[in-house]
Amino acid sequence: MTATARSTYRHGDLRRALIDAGMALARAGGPDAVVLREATRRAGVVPNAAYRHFASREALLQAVRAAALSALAVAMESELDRLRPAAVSAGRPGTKRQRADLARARLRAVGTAYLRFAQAEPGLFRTAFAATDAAPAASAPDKAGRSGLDPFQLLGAALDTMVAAGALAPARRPGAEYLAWSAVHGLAMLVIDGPLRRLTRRQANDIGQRVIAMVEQGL
Amino acid sequence: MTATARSTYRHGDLRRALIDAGMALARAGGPDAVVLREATRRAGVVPNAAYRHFASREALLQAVRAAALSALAVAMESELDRLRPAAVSAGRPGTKRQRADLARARLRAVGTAYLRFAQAEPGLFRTAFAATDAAPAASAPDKAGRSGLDPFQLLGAALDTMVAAGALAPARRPGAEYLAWSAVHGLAMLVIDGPLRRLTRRQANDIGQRVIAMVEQGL
DNA sequence: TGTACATCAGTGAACGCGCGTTCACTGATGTAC
DNA sequence: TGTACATCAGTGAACGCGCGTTCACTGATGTAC
Repeated sequence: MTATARSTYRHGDLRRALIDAGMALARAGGPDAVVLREATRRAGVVPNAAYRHFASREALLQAVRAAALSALAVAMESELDRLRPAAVSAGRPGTKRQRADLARARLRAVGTAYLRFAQAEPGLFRTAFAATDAAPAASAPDKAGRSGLDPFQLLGAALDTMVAAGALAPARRPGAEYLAWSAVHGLAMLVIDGPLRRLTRRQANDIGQRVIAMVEQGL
Repeated sequence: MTATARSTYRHGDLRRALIDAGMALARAGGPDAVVLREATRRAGVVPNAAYRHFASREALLQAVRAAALSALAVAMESELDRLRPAAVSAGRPGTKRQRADLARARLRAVGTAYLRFAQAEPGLFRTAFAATDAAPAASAPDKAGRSGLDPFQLLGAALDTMVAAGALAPARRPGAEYLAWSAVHGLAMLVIDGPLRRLTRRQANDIGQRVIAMVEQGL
């Protein structure tokens, strides 16, 4: 919702509009840019109207964070979907080798989507993973993508598939998401804020693939 | 410098006092907590006095960031120093195998110190690696430890030692710091802000060692 | 189908806050003679 | 060694800003009769 004049007295879906405005702010400037007054301004509403829908600025920020995580989950799912056709054309069950290769490809797709999202939407990425005073809030549908899984769960599912396909020893499975996530998350941070900021998209992709290879190798 | 009354009209070393106050603020609350007015308050000085030493709040923050990086470098050097006695008692030049093991131990020490610092001083850690609008500023002595190397250079030196000791193929050396740094930096982030926040120090150490092992394995 | 009324989403005005920064100043220090 | 003076570190007062949040309100909507 932009600040174009409303025709009705009631807004319609102010909660949604505030989250959308918050997303736009986060996209442009990260979590600190999610300012309650500016969000209401963009929704074409008086500042305190936000309090009908959020208890505080912090509550709005949490909702925006969840939306950012959900956007990341959707990006991962899209990358995974690009694998489907190849899997289908390879024949239904596939050989053991084919299944293992596909499982590995799924893990790479998750990592690649994560890195691409961080680089394409650094503001949303930083918002999604900003330090929070709020409770951990476990898993919730508003963080998830179309599949109902949030980013962390999508990674876990990819690792489970690898175990099922014999591409990862079951003994190595526990905690493996933390190893994989660490590597990819760290690179994302270095690329968007850190010493790797000046890399071109191509260079960042190359090193991203190397990090993912390291994870596959070292897991 | 605390807010205890000065005896002299001149402060003595206000620049230093402001950086120290800024470090205390960063330690407690990360980069956003480095507030110019509060730093001057703690230095026992009127707010605008800061402008004799820093062009702006941003300039103060940069100085604090450099000090935080320097503290990290010192922590790494201390961890490396703990390796020296073992190296010496093993005999001067050592066998090829011994040198390779020591080189690997140096890399682990760098990673371990990094993770420990992040967990012990999350505010300083977040300040050291916060997004900055300022120029990259390459390398500068105020980011460095006793050895004159900053954290990134210490990591590079450890990797160089591994190559020299035959513990890392020269072909794998270029860009290796980014792979190693990514993994460890990502875990640090997950542990201080992210989903691994609730881990005990022991659990975090364990997973830290697994990440470091993954790096050694996958490099 | 028509009317009275309760609900509650959004209004309007205001608050106190702490921030970064600018201005013209004062007075301790150290140097030139 | 003694004095005049330039320097410049810190003072005092003030500014405008945008923020989050609270208050008492108004008026559109949808429901009960």
